[in-house]
Amino acid sequence: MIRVRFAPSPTGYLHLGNARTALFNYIFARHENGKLILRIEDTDKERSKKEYEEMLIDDLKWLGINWDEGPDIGGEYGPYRQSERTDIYYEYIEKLKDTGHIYKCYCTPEELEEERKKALAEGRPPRYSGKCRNLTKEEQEKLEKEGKTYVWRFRVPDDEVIEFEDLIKGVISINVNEFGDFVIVRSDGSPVYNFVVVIDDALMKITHVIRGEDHLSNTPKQILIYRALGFEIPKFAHLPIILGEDRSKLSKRHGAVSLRAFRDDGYVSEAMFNGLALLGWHPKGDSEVILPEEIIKEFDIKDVHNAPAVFDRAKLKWLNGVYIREILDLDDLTNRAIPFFENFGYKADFDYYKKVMQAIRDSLETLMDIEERAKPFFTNDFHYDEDAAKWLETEEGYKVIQAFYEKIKGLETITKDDFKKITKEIQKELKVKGKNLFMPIRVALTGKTSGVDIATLVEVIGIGRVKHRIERALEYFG
RNA sequence: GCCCCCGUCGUCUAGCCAGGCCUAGGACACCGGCCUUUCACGCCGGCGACACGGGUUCGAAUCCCGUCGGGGGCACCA
Repeated sequence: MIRVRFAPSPTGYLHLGNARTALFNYIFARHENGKLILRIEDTDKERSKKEYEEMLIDDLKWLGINWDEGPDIGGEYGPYRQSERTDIYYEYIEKLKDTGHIYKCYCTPEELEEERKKALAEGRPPRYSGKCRNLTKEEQEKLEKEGKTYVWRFRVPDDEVIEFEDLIKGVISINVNEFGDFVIVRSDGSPVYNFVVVIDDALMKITHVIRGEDHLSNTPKQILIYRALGFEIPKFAHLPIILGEDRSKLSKRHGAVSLRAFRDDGYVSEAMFNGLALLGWHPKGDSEVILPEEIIKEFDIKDVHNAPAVFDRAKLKWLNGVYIREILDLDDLTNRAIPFFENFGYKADFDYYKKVMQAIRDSLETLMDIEERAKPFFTNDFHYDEDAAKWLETEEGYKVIQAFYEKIKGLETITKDDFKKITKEIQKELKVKGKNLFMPIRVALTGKTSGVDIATLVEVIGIGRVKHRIERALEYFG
């Protein structure tokens, strides 16, 4: 049974990069009929907040990701919050003490900083010197009597090359001399990330660790710990990093990069799912529009591209448009659009919203675009744009809406076909056609020279509002 | 600085592992046209890349080496 995990730290909104990592874990798990585990890495008390965890879960679910074990649903390998696993960590720290894999180090941060600087200046890799490595019991006791605090460091073998096969990048080999003895337990007694992640992954029986490439250089340290504890080493897959336009790691500096921001900006989850999957992975065929379930079917971790990818906002926007105008079911789309309508102050019932969506969906890229495109369906007291007003400031234009008003003023209802019939008649009677015929009506009805099909608009808003707007224009331009 | 990863159109990528099917395919963006009462949608077309230099080979985007370039990492953060 394949078991993978997504292990975010709840320090803010779910970032696009993390969302992509979560997504690939999910897709892989489902493709392989394995399990996805959600684990919350909340050991950084300074930055972790409970409400962030809830937001994280909410975002993940919105994206369409679900998991088989996690803090919200439990599971047989819990607890799934690192803050609730401290006893477990101490147990394994004891084991490492017993086997002599870790030792006490009394160096102060200041001393270490000093060494770092010196090493850097001399062009050596800045790693721990091993000063406290072979302290005797007596020396340790003496230092502790002086009130010195200590950390526990892992005893790294000398000059050994750690080699592992990455499912995406191939064989990776790193010499342990690059990092030297690293800290496992802080001076306050709390264990460090590289240690707890190994304990958790091992105990939770994780078979494949799929994570961002920024963890690549941590991997040998973790392998050392797996070995020291006699744990089976999982397979690793490091996803290429996502870059901003300036080719540096995507971050807040690059604008809105949280999943939540896209959701608020009117992106639909399937498009995000599709778009995020496209960052580093590509379907076999020519079409890049591919539904979540198809992605899961087609996905193979070996096909993931291994070069970092610049996040393509324009393409994601286009994709979102495709989902809005071609893929989503109209009722479903309408339901998702309702919060946006309401937010713009456009009030109506479901059936009306649905008609509006049917009329405008082809012109939307995001649900935010509803504000502009749906306006004529809700607002009677709009401004006439300067270039639009010109169509009614001419005698010909004014006559058109006069004629139009004559024909509709006695009506109780109006349909698309009625509208077409009426405009045909005006065309014959006044001998105006094309823009000269339709623009004056459009401007009288919307105040703009562009927008939805007017026949559709007329049918949806109904005769009352049509009359009202024509009367208003007649008066305004009369 | 050191280590690791990477390098195909502006961007995302297919092709690379098993060299010829590649005058390098697709998608977004951009430009032009068509459709049309407008905008948009849609359709058609165009622009546009194997980072560079050496090898290996009858033949290299594909294999090897080097250079250059980009990214990530070098914490008592995760």
